[in-house]
Amino acid sequence: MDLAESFLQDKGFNGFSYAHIAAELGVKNAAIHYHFPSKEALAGAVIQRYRDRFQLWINNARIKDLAPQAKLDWFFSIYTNTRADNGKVCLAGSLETEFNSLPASLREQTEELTRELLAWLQATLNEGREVGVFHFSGDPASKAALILSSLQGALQMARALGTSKFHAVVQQHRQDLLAFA
Amino acid sequence: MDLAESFLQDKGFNGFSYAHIAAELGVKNAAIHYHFPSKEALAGAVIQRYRDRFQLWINNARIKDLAPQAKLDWFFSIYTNTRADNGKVCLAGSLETEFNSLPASLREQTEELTRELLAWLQATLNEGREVGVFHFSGDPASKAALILSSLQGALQMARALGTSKFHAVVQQHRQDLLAFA
DNA sequence: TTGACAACTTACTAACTAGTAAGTAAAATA
DNA sequence: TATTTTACTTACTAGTTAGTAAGTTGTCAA
Repeated sequence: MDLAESFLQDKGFNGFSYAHIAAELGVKNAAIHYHFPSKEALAGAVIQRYRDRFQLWINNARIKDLAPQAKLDWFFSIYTNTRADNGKVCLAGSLETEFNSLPASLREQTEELTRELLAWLQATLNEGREVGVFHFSGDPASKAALILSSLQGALQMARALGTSKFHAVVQQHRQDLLAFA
Repeated sequence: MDLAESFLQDKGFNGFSYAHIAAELGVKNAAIHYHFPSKEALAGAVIQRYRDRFQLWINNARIKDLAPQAKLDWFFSIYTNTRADNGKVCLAGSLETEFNSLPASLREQTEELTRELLAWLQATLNEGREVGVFHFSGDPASKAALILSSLQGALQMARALGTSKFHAVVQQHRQDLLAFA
């Protein structure tokens, strides 16, 4: 599952095969089919684990009790540390690009994952604005969609243009949110 | 090439084959190999045409002489009309997601395309700020990367969550840029 | 009228794809 | 100790992939 997650973020659903995983593990193709009957089931389990992990994090007191600004920094750091610096891409973003060639169950999982990320970000932005640390106009839902879409896009852009572009985007988001009106 | 471009934006480089194009055209696989010796050459030609088209547009007086705000609206409209409403994705974004499994020549083309889009957006943002219609802090290059990455990401997000999300993001960008400081 | 050329088709290959069926060896369980 | 279960391997299938070689047909120019 670790390898499958890595491949998903690296090459996309259509970009890796059972053979790739088997080779890396030093086992045969069929060994993977024993644990996951289909590629759809394998990817489904990976997405589910990813979603569970995120829910676990945001419900943990270490993150739940953080100030809005620190929460946002934590969120950015997920993308910076575990994605951009390894040339990987957000799992949601990777799946969305191939959405039209994905099995139905994976589309649903992708949709739910994206909704969960958006919901948390929206709540955090709203909380920060009410407390007076974040400054932005309009609907928190739209601002959340803007930021998440930008993080997804920036990870992809970083592949072609280098990680400095990604860090510039994150810095710009911080500046936009914290600038006094 | 039209079909290849459409497939690239729809399924990605790894998501379509010569057979898909041949079937749609009512010809055989080999007929495509006659015009484009390899899949790499086909995709390369599509990207080159895409880049040429963009350069033609931005150098045309009808867009060149527009006010910064109208220029930006034109840029947004490319994404809204020809992408989001058809479930398609920005060509640059599609290629970046699969960047790690792309032939070297396509990686270069992808990088150059992204640089060209960014350069124009950066210049337009800078022009608008100097004239006093756009309001943002920091480097125009960072703001341009933020907006372009967000448009790419939002097109992908729209697949999972519907086009309304994409329109909300565009509206939020407009609001962010035009809000008086 | 002949010959060249463009745009194909037919027929193929080697490699890879997800997935299956049957057999095996070791470990856990009764 | 005997039996079941777990985690595989070996050996395979049917379908798809990009790509090739050789032959065919219609068009156009000399």
